[in-house]
Parts: sequence; C-alpha cells; structure tokens
Amino acid sequence: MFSKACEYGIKASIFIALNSYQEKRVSLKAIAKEVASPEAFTAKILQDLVRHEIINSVKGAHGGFEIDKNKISSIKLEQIVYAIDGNKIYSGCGLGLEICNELHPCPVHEKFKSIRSELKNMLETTNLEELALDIKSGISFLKI
Amino acid sequence: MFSKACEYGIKASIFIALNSYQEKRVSLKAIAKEVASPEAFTAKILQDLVRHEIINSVKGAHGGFEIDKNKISSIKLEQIVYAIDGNKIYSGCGLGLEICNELHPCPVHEKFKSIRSELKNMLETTNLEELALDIKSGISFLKI
DNA sequence: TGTAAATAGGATAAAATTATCCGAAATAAA
DNA sequence: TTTATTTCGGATAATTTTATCCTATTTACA
Ligand code: FES
Ligand code: FES
Repeated sequence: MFSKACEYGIKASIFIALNSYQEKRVSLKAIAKEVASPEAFTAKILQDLVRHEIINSVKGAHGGFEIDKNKISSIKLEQIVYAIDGNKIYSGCGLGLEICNELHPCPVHEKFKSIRSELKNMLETTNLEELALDIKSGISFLKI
Repeated sequence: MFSKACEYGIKASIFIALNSYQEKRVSLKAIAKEVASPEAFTAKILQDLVRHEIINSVKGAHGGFEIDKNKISSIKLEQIVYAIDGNKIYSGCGLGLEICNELHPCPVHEKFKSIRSELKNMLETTNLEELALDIKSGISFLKI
C-alpha cells in the first residue's frame, strides 16, 4: 500500500512528535533505532520531510529533528504520504490506465474509487497528535 | 496498490473471459496488444494464472488462452490478486510491522483495518463476468 | 512427415526501490 | 580555536520488480 520510505517516514514523524511535546530534539540514530529502520535510508526520508517543512532539523552538536509543538495536531498523514510517495495513491488508476477518468474508466474504476477515497479521507483526517498520543499511552507500537 | 503484474493479470483475465463467451481462444500476442502490456512479461503472469487454474492454456497451433465459460461468473478478483501478489495486500501491516495484530497494533491499525477489509470485500465480491460485460458494452476500457 | 504457430520455461537485462558509505558543512562546548 | 557531534548531500551498492530473449515443447494442418 505505502512504500517502505513512506512507512519509515510516518513512524519517524510520530516519534519526533512524541518527543517534541517534551521539548526533546531527537537524533537520526535514536529515530532509526526506535522505528527499526535503516539509518542512512531514514536520513534521506527525513531530509525530504524537512524540505517539505513537515519537520525541522538542527545541524551540529545537540542537533536533531523536531516538530513545532503547535503544528503537531494540524499535520495530517496525507502531508507525509504526499511528501514521500506523491499523490499516486489516490489519483492513479487501480489498473494502471494512464489517467483515472470517469469518461474513460477501467473495469474496476467505480469500485476502486470508493476505496481510494476512503483511504484519502482517512489520511486527510488523521493527524500526528492522535497517533503520538496512542504511542504514549501504550495503545500502539512503532516496531516489531 | 496492486503490482504491475497484478494489473496486467486482471486485465488479461477480463479479455480472455470476454472471448471465451464466444468460444474464442486468444493468443498471448492478442492479449498483450489489447491490454497494452509487455508480451514476454505478460506470458509469465499468464503462466502463473494457469498454474493456479484460473485460466486454461492450449499449446501449439491454434492454441491460446481461455476460461471455462461456466466458471467465469464464479472467478473473483481476489483469486487473481492472490495468485499473483499473494495475500500481503490484506494481511500485511500498513506501517510494515512484522505482523498485523490487534494485540500489538501499529499507530494506524484501527483506521487502516477498515479500509483494508473493504478492499478485501470488494475483491471477494467482484467477479470476472461483470467486468467482462462492462467492457463488452463499452462502459469500461482495458487500455490507454 | 514436415512445417508453422503457439505456449513453457530458463537465463538474462533494465529499471525502480531500498539501502549503504563517505566527506562536507554546521554547531555546541571544551 | 579545536574537537566532537550531528545533519546534508552526492556517489554507489544491493535487492526487488519489471521486462526481454532464446530455446524447447506441443499441436494443427498441409
Ligand atoms: S480508471 Fe481505473 S480506477 Fe479510475
Ligand atoms: S498492525 Fe499495522 S495495520 Fe495492523
């Protein structure tokens, strides 16, 4: 469904958010360990998120990644997925036609459309805050 | 969402079904042309579907692919997807945890689960016959 | 019986995704 | 000012997915 890059990016963002609530900046190393992702690959993904202004990075000693505390509840999963995987998830045709189009639909267009739009809706209405809180309270987990 | 292999496999199956209603066997070449897929790659996918007994192949001159007319309406998309992509689509964790599990859920488990089960339900209730009929009546298209 | 038309299947190649490595740049603290 | 720490960014490698090529096998038909 999502690419590995996107999976890592989402989990990393949640972990950063969690720490940002406590004013703690987290290092790449800590993030990769916590979400069980390859360090160097994770670095690339975080750079992407920084460029898209979803997370913030600070270079040098005592540097690391953080998210503006006031922004956390307004950051939607959709923004993270879009920054990493683009919009192909909810704009592309399920059977690979060049464009998904009502006027020239593929055989599964109608059925696919509704699932895709639910996915889109889910991503657009889920924010980082709620996901971070579930981790904090031990309801959900980032690895294994 | 689906792999390219799966997309080609679904479209090829629809085209074969369509022709099987008219007792017409179709060649690899005709299939690849009709669904705009690479010929040799499509051959591998069709072999997979043959091994899974979803379609039937006949070697030699006047050979080709066909589907038992009486089976078409009972072949579900799910069988084709499973034959080609396995069951990772609806059993895997959306964020890549080793297993998707209520007892050890990832942060998006609850939200992801419902979308995934709708996808599963859609694949399990959609059969080749209805898809083939939509192509026949010009409601939907297999390429471009 | 021979030949042309097909699928089967193994080997290989190309492309995309995932992953690693290393030096440069920035920053805090000694 | 030097050093340790940390992100940045380019180059490269490994793996997976997608795609191609070539030969063997099967079959219809002249
Ligand atoms: S045309 Fe295929 S999903 Fe819309
Ligand atoms: S544990 Fe991640 S989707 Fe179920």
